[in-house]
Amino acid sequence: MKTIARLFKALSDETRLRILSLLLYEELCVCDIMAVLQLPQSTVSRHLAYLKNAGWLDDRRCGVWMYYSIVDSGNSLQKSLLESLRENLSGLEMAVADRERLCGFSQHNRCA
Amino acid sequence: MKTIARLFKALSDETRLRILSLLLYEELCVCDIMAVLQLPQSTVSRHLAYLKNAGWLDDRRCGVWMYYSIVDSGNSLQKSLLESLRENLSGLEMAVADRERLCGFSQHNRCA
DNA sequence: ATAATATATCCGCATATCCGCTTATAATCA
DNA sequence: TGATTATAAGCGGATATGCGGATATATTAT
Repeated sequence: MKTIARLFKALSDETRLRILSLLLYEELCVCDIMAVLQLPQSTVSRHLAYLKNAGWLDDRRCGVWMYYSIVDSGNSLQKSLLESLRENLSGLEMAVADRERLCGFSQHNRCA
Repeated sequence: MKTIARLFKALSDETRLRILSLLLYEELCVCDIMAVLQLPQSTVSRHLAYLKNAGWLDDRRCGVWMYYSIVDSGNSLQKSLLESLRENLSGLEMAVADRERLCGFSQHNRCA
């Protein structure tokens, strides 16, 4: 029960929901997320660490860049919740705005 | 986004998950929940209020008794999450133990 | 009205959580 | 090696959250 509560706790913050909402579609690095969300590096980094420690994200380093993605190997509750998030977050105003901002960046100056 | 975070926050506590797990099956009153979870009245009452304020529960008074149940009229995320909880909580050791304790009470001394 | 029962709310306490700035660490290049 | 870039982690501050005991409120019976 406590581990389930922990999974939900990771989702109970707006910034973290925004991050997860972006990562539903593709792997991203910290600087992309920073740019899109327009948040300080330390804030983004802390939230990414929280999501990773809670079991939602994997990370990999590529040179100076750290890429984060949603775990492949989640349990059935996680899979179920991700499906719920996909269906319910994608239409939200803020999520749409974030994704549009990401598209803008992908055409111009992304880190990789 | 904030309201979604709030829905998840309501689920990010073990006691509240246990309460919700019981209410997945039937409406219960505060004293039933207290007895099953073996928690003080103020603790149970506070958590029920939190779940209600977050949009997960309805309440109705019947004499001195307050009955709580899961909302019928939740949004699609809520419906989706409840489905996930149904599938994933019911087999958990603690949830099973709680339900068994509830069955024991239902055959002997329940408030109603 | 008083007493009893059920429950909501208050209270103080301890801990957790979020924030952004600062510092430490990792990787790369000259 | 030192400098630069990217990112993790530390720090202090403000706020939120969980706890259980005490008190307030609601309902019912006498």
